[in-house]
Formats: sequence, C-alpha cells, structure tokens
Amino acid sequence: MKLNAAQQEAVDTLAGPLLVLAGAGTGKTRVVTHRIARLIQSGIRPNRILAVTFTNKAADEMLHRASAMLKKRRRERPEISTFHSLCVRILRRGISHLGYPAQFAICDRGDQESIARAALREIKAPNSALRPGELLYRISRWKTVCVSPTQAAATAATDKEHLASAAFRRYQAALRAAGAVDFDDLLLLTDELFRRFPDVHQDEADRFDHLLVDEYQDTNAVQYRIVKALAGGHRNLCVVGDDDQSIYGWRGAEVRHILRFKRDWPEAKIVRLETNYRSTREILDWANRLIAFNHLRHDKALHAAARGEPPRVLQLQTETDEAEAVVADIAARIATEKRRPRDFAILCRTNEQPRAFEAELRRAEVPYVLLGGMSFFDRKEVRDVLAYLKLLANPRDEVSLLRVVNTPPRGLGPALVRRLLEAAVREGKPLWELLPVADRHVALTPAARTGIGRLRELLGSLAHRARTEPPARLARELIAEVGYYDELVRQYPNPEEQQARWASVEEVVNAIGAYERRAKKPLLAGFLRDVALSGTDEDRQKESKLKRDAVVLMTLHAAKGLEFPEVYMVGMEEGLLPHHRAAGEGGAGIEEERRLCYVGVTRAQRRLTLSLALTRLKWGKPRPTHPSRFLYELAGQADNPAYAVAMRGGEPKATKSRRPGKTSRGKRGRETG
DNA sequence: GACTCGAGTCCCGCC
DNA sequence: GACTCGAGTC
Repeated sequence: MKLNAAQQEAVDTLAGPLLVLAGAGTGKTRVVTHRIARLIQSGIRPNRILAVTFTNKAADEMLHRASAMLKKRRRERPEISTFHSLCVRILRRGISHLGYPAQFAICDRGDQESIARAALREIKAPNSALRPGELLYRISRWKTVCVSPTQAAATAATDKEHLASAAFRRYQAALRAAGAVDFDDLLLLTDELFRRFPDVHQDEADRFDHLLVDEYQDTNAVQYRIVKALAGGHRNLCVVGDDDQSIYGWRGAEVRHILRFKRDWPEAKIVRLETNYRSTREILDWANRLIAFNHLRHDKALHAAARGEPPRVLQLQTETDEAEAVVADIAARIATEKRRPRDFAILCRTNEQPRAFEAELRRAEVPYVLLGGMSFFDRKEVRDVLAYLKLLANPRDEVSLLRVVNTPPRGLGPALVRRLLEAAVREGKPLWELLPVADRHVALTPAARTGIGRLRELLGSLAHRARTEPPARLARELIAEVGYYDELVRQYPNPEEQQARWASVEEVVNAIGAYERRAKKPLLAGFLRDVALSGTDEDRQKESKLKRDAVVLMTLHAAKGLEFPEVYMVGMEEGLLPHHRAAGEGGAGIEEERRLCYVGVTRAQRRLTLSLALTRLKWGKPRPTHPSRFLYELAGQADNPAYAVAMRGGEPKATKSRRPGKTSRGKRGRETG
C-alpha cells in the first residue's frame, strides 16, 4: 500500500526539526520505519541514526521492522533503544565522573520498596503517616522535575512532605552507598553528566546526525532535556506523538512538551496524520466524541474509511457475570464466526481485574495470554535468588544483603540485624564489612556466629569467581549451597506449591543460561543489568506471544500501540475508569483518564464492546457501582441526567435509573447501540 | 527467634 | 478479600 500525502511528507522531510502529530491508527509505525529507511537511502550511515522509544516492546518492534526494510545485510545498524537503555550505555562510560562505580547496579521496583521502607524506619516515621508506595511516588515526582532532597525539604509545607523529603534524603544516600541507581536516576544522572561535563555531552551528541523520538507526548522533564541536549547541535530531530494519547502524567510525562514543540524549535515543520486506517467509522465517531470533552489538546479529528457496526454496551449484575458474559461472547464468535482467539483483546483499568476473566477463560478453555501485571520478578523466590546473585556482584548491595541475611534462617533475627545496622551506621561502614567483626559490636548467639561465618565464606568465594566466570554455573552452585530447595520445602507444606516455586528458581537459572548464549562476555553483573532493564527473554517472548493464537488480557496502559479486530473494554464504571484516585487530582486527572479511555477505544479495528457490572466486590463486599461518565460521552448522551450523577462519581447512590442504553437487568445483559 | 492470631488498611497505571 | 503489622506465646 502506498503512503498517503501526509505520511509521504513526514517520510521525506529529512533535515531540521519535525513534529509528526500522528493520531491513533494513522500509520505512525510505517512512517517511522520508512523514514529510517529513507534516511539511509539518502546516504546517511545507519549508525548515525538514533531512535528512542519508551518501551522495550516498541524498540523491538521498530528494530524488527527497520531491519526488514533494509533488506541488504549491513554491518551498521541504526541505534534503536529505550530512553533507559540509552542512558545505561551513556552512564556506563561516564558515571564514574559522578562518583558512582562503573559497575553500578540498577534497582528494580522491589528494591526501591525495601529501601523506602528502611528509610522510613530510619526517620522513625509512624507507620500510618507515610506508606512506602506513596513515598516512592513522591520521590519519583521530585526526581522527574530534578528536585534534590535539599530542595524538597526547603519547599515542604505539610507534615507528609517533611517526612517524605527526610526519607528522600535517606533513600538517596542508601542508593549511593550501595553504588546503585533507580530508574529515575538513570535519566537524572545522564542529564547531570551532560550538564557538568560538556566534553562527555559533546562526545555523545557527536555520535549521531539524526534523532527520532517516538511517543513524544510521554516525555518527562528530564527526557525532554536529554533530547534537547542530543539534538541541539544538528537539529535533525523528528518527534512523533499524539497529545490525545498522553497517559503517563503520573510518572511525570508532560503533554505540554508536544504542545509547545514549535516554540522550542521555531523552524520546525509540523505534519498531521489524520487518516485512520485501523478502525471503522462507527468506532471513531465514539472516540472523537469522547476526546472532544478534553480541553488541553490540539484540536483534531480522525477520519476513517471503513464502515462497520456500532459499539455495544453490555451491562451485567456482578463482575463474575461480566467475565462470564464477555468470555461467552468471545467463545461464541470463535465457534460460529470463524474468528481466531488472537483477534480478541480484553482491556482493563487495573491489574486486579483480569483475575475474574482468567478464571472464566480457563473454564471455557479459550487460550489466552496475560500481559503485564505480576511479573515473574515479583515472586518471592525469584527475588530471593536474585538478591543472592546481586550480592555476589556487589557485596555493598545492602538491600539484597538484608533480604537474604536470614533466608533461610541463620539465627539472625530482626532484632540482631537492627543492632548490626545501627553499628554499621555508627562506624560509617557498609553492613557487609561489619559482618566479619560483628562480634565486637553486638552479642551474637552461637547460631548467629556460625550463620554469618558460612554466609561470608560462601559469598566471598563465589563473588571472586563471579568477576571472571560465566554466571549460570555459579548460580546453580549458590542455590545448592544455600539450601534454597530445603527452605522452600520448609516454608511451603503443600508439595504442589513447592514444585511451582522451585520451577521459578530454575527459571532464573535458565534465564542466565539464555543470557550466556547471547552475550559476548557473559558476566553476572551484565545479566543483572539486563534483567533490571527489560526482564528476561521469557518476558520478551511473552510479548511476542502476542502473535500466538490467544485472547490477550491486559491493562489499558499496556495496550497502547497495539490493535485488535475485536476489543472488549471491561469495568466501565465510575471509580474504575475514571479511577477514583484520578478524581482527587482535579480536572487534569479526569482528562488523563479520558485519554486512557480513548486509547482503549481506538485499539479496536472492527468491533468494540464496552461492559460494566452493577455491583463489584470491593474490600470483600459487593458494592453498587455507577456507569462511567465516559459511556455517556462516547454514546453522545451527555444530556442524560444520569451523566451529571456519574460526574459526581456516582452520588447520590439512590439514582439507579437511566443507564446508558437503558438495559434490562437480565443476567446476560443486553446489547445496546 | 520463630510462629500464630486478630486488628486495621485498602498500594491505579510502568520503564 | 488479601495483605501487613504488632502483640502475645512457645
């Protein structure tokens, strides 16, 4: 298929700043890949092109498509990576300027939580005053706008902010002490490196002549600065995005970067892609109507060619009924309309919603894949094993040490560990260095003394080998020496659970094996960094399992960038979409939820079904729900009195009449247009 | 120090 | 309903 005029223009504008405003389904990916190919055809060397995306999924996809277009085998390739991998590459060379070890570790979400918890304990914050999750959220917000702990403390107004800023200081100190960085630091430190060391900056900026940024509406303040720093010289910057699909405000993304592109790059050309090749006109009508309720946006509307049937709304009694109805619907279509399971996606707002659908899909024997959610790396046993491995790579990693120091039990209970930690703080030494002389600081029981001795001996000898030997064998030895299998048996009486958990442990070893086969010089540290950034091959294969013939179950956030012939958006209720937490953030929060809804609707190619349950289990009890305000906006029923009720979050509860499409209360619900 | 039990809370989305 | 936390017991 030929490119349309707007797409062609975006592909052909090779020099200077370019903003491609690409609505949903307008062929953005095609434009990006054609553009990369065109640059190379025009004589630009591939390795002078840098393309940055936000997710591994997007990077993999772009790389795949670009190499398919460049049929001739070439030695050189464009660099296509996520912001985070790009920063890791830059930091690996320059981070020592900032006082971090060149072999810095990257903390994942679990590590962050442990550090946050420890920081809160250190400042003796009452437990209820500030939870680790909220602290991390605040820290991340500060970091994305480059606020230091000192600045945070200076501007803190409420008690909570004071607590949080104090904990932020500890948190950052703990990271630094362990020679580790979190995800926000990757970006922040790169920015700092560029600012403080102009030669490092220049060196990096000189590597490329063309920079392409995908999903530009999702850039946060730091990413924005990195982009500017990299493209400021050659000014060949192409950014692609859609302000209506900005759904990452909660992690610092600022729509205004895309809205103000022309101000930053005055000579910029703007190309709008508004012809939608994905969805039917009926689906787009709903999408356009919905998004028009937002104020902060480039005014635009998508045009479609194809005709289809109007979207449907299914209303069920409970969330179990909802799952049953949706799965029955899918199963029927597969059976009678010759659809493939892979044609269907079920999109949810939260990670908890898929449970009911999983159970139902299994029962109906419909193949499915669950994307996102509880990752392999969130499992306790996986975290334990990884903590041991991290400790091998970096004995200063206190988070990991604390995690495994008494797993399996070695007579080092919480009280003893606390005293050891206090001693370490007094001495200004990492805990690891204190262990050999622990006796001098605290009274150890004989069991604790042997425990410490064995742990040190084991880790000490393996850590030495970890610097030169391939890691899979080391990991196997470590797990055996620690007696982790026995520990699983001890902890979980149920043999099935033991086996399941042991399988996860073996999975970690397999992942290391896969890494060994892939890496040029496989070392433990390299494996750990890979894992922190992008998960294992298993994880990535799960992405490619999108191609497997299975119904896809995932969150709306995870669905961005994908498309499916048939989409089911479930849980269309006030409190869920829009989420009740968003309502507290004022108008901007609701507008982001509306964009999220828009993203969901525009994933559908041929058929869209929205569903809701009249009651939903919350905190163990079924509670009445109210239809999402977005249903009324989508269906053009904003004059419905029930809409005003929805806008107030469903109050008063007594108003149970007039739901969109006025359905009967039949268990199977009823289709409406 | 390890385990059990009851009270209290309610972590949205992710690289 | 699921989970964490703290108090109480062996």
